[in-house]
Amino acid sequence: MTLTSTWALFLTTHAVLVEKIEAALKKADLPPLTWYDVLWALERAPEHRLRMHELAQGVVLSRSNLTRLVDRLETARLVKRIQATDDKRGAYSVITPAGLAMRTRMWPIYLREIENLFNAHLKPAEDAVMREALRRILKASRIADD
Amino acid sequence: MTLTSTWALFLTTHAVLVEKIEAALKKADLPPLTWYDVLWALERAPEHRLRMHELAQGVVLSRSNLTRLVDRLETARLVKRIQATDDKRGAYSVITPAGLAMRTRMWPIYLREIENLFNAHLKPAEDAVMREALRRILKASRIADD
DNA sequence: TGATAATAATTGCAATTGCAACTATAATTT
DNA sequence: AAATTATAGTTGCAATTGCAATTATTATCA
Repeated sequence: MTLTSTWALFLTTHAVLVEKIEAALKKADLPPLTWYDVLWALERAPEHRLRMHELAQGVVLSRSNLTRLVDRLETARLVKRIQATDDKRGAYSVITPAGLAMRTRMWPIYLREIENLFNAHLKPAEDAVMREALRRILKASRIADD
Repeated sequence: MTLTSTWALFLTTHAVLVEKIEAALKKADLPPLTWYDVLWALERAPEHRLRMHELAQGVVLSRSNLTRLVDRLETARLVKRIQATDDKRGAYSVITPAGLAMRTRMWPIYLREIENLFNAHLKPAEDAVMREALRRILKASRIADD
C-alpha cells in the first residue's frame, strides 16, 4: 500500500507512531498518553491548576471524556479537584506532587520515542517548515469553524 | 496554550482535524472515517478483496478491532466475507457494489474537509517537504520495530 | 511421521469513548 | 426582579476499543 497524498501520510504516520509510543509507555508500566497530556497541561498552568473546560480545550477532548479521565487520575491521586469559589458551577483540576512526579517519570520514556520515531528523521529545515505549516493549519481550523 | 514542538503540533492538529472531519461526515449522515478507510483499501485492492490481516495492516488497526469493524460493515451490506479456499483459516473481505457506492458518496464530503482544513493552508513547497518527511518517518518506523 | 510452534481470525470481557440528557449556577433580556 | 438563555460539569447508556484467551489450520523440525 503506497500512500500518495500528504493527508493520507499524515493520518497513517500518526496512527503508527502513537501506537508505538503507547506500547513503549505500557512496557515501562506507565500510564497512557492522555494521562501525560493532562498532567503536562496542569504542570504548565499557573498555580498548577486549570478549570475543567480549559483543560478539555488544551488536551482536545470532549468535556464528558475529560470528566472521566480526571476521575481516573484522581483515584490514582495524580490530580485533585477543587471547587471554584467564584463560579459555583465550576471545578479546578490541580496536579498533585505525585502527579508531578509521575509526569517526570513518564517524560524520558516519551521523549525517547519522540526522538527515535519522529525527530531523528527530520532535518532542521524540514522541522521548521512543518512546524510553521502545522501552526498555520491549526490556527485556520480555529477560525473556520464550519 | 502555545505549542512549541513540532510533535505537539502534530498531535494537536491531528486531533482537531479528525474531530472536524468526523463531525462533517456525521452531519451528512455518513459513516465514520474508519469505514471510509476500509472501503477505500478494499476498492483499491486487486479484485476488490483483501485478507483480514492485510486489511488490518492497511488501515492500521488491531486484528480484533478489524474483525468487529468488518462485522459492522457487513451488517450494513457494504462488505462481505468470503472464506479463503487455499488457507482454510483465512477470510477475505470483499467490497460490495453498495460499498463502492457508499465510498463514492463519502468521498466528496471527506475531500472538501481535507481541502479546507489541510491542503488549503499548505504551499506546494511545504506540501512536498511534508510529504517527503512523513514518508521517511513512516518508513523508518517499520524498520526500527523497537 | 508426529510433535511443536506459528499464524489467521474470532470471542469474552473490561476499559474507554461518544452522545444526549440532566443539574446547578450564572448571564442576559424585558 | 422575573423569566429566559447560556455555561460548567457530570451522568446514563450504548458503541467502540484494547487485551488476553480460544479455535482452527498451516508450517516447521526432530
